[in-house]
Amino acid sequence: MRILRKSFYNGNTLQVAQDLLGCFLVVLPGGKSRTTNAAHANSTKRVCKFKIVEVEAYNGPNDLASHASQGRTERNSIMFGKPGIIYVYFTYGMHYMLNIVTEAKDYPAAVLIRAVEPISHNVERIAHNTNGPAKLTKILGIDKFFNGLPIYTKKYGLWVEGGDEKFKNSQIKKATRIGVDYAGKYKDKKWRFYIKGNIFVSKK
DNA sequence: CAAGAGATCATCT
DNA sequence: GATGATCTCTTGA
Repeated sequence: MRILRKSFYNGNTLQVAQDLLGCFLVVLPGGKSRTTNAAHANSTKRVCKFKIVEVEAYNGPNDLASHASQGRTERNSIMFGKPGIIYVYFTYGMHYMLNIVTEAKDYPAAVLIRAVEPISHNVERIAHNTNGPAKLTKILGIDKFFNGLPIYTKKYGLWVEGGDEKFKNSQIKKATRIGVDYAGKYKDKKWRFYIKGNIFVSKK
């Protein structure tokens, strides 16, 4: 299976978000963070694969739902940087969120990974709580260690591989994003994408 | 079932 | 000082 290169993320955020559906998020046992993750807990020393089944796009400086709409700050500066870089932020006092930066440098955008489906047999029995953005980071052991690191290399123990299938438009459900009621007209943008019928999707 | 509250703290004003 | 790209538990119909 091929690892997705940096160029994959250097494109229209809404398109990249949909192209990520069906791709595989792969994590090495233990990763490089200090948090115990699913692969580490399993102790088989094999990689763990998760199919990406739900994402949200945060697109550009005007998107009122995006951190970037407030201008560049220390936290969101990753979003203004190069594509293919991991953006992890901490929220609600307890949750980490996993994003992948898209588009060229200086255009602030990212894709939030909202739900994944466990694929590797060695994680199916423990990774049954991956249907939500904060739940999956906990299972995968993703924390701020990964913030600012590239996801187009195996070097840091977290990467994305191409999917087995390319989803047709009719297989992708487009819906409004979750938890962004404050975002004015941007709250109605259907920038959440998920695989129709997949039971790991966080909200139907 | 649906709705509401509490947890808990980094980040921004 | 206020709030959140969430989750889990409790309450009540």
